[in-house]
Amino acid sequence: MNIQDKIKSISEYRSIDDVIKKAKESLNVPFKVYDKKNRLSTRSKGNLGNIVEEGLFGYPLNSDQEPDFPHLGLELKVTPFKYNNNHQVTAKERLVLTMINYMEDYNVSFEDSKCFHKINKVLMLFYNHDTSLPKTDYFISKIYLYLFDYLPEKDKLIIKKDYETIINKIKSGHAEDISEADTFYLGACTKGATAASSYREQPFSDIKAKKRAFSLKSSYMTQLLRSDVFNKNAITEESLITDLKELTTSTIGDIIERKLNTYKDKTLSEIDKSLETKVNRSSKSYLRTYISRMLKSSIDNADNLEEFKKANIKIKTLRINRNGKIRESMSFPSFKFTELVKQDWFDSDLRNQFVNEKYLFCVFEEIDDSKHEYVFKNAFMWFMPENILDNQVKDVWEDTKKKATEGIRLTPKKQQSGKIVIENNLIKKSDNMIVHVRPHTVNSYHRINGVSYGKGSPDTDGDILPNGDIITKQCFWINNDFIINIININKKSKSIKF
DNA sequence: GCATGATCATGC
DNA sequence: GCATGATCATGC
Repeated sequence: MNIQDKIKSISEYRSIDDVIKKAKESLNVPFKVYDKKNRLSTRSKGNLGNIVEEGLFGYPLNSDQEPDFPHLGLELKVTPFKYNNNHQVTAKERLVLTMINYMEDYNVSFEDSKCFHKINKVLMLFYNHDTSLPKTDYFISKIYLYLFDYLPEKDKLIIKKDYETIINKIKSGHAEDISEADTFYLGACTKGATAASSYREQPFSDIKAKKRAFSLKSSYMTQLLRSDVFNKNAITEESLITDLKELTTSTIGDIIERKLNTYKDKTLSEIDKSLETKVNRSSKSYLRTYISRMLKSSIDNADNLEEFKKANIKIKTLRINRNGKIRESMSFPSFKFTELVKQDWFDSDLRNQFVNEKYLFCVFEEIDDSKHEYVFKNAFMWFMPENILDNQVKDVWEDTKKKATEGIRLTPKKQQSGKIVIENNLIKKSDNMIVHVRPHTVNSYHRINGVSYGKGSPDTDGDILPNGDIITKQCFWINNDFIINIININKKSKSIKF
């Protein structure tokens, strides 16, 4: 099809309604019906979108930075959702908008940018990525017209600010430091992650920067799905930011840090007093409750705040001992070895977790741990830098995968008390590799060569290994001495600033 | 009922 | 005093 034919085929659609009408024909129809060029037999990504463009709408593939229907200013996106373990609808991935052109984009305002033209009006066609079905039987089940003009004012400001954060990195000659987790709703995701060739030049530095694209984060898409697309019981979440003026000059992160740091150097008891509450400190999550109330006095769990969900911000509380060290390393959700061994690093759950999540580190210093009395020192946003992620963290992950595949050594050891603990040969904190692997359950449970150990249960506490043994569920931990470094570096950079 | 953030207890 | 395996308390 030549360009004239393309214009002809697209201009058949005279209005956005025409496009929606056509899109509705695809509801519940398996993709194989539209797969005219047999693309589903290949493994290339994104081909479901291509199939719909060709087979339903009748126009050829393109990777233009123009919207798919230029005369309507309308972009078409075919994108998957899934159901998580709690049976909640969840975006399977970020929504990629368009490539970042480091050499040109830096002097274009958000409103005039390629990015804006792609995000302004988007017809989103959602399909369920249901792994129990063959890909050819997937089908569109939701159609949603995303209009930037009609977004909540706050979301528009946050997205615009995110765009500026990314552009400012280019302007300052540090496009190589752009990270997806640096921004909140609009991200700069990598494209062609594995290839060393996927680097591009930038205007104000000789250092090559990774090829990246503007995208709506998967956490943002998840909230969009839950509150707007499925709209089952229009979730009304509490939100943190009410003063929109702040967002023209500050990021969400700035605002959160500022709010919390008004409590700098206050003891927990003093914070109780100034908030006119009394947090129950016997719970293991009492510091998190403090942070939640410091952010918004009416809430106990800031995880549920709208902005935290959309931006995938995770609160991490840190207690510093009197000797200046952190008592504990930092845990993450447990993983399944049978899943891990099937994955490749670049598509692994662990890598995705660190690329997609950002952390609000909240630092408390001990006064008297026996009374759970601490001083709040500061709070700051942190994310795992991609160069550490793809080197040191990757190494631990690869080691874990290798051992799981070849067989993890599990050794029962009888302690003096008579209790039996099971030693393993996974990466330990003492291996000094930034992260390590350790149990994460309610109780321990092992089954080695058919013999059971521990008071837990195989189903809830155990995780089956490729060789049939069962190990107590494990997770990746960030070493506490790596974290104390981050805290100290943050302290220094802040003190230089002032 | 279980996942998760967080912390405990033992032995070296 | 710390590393490691084990475990607690909460909320969905």
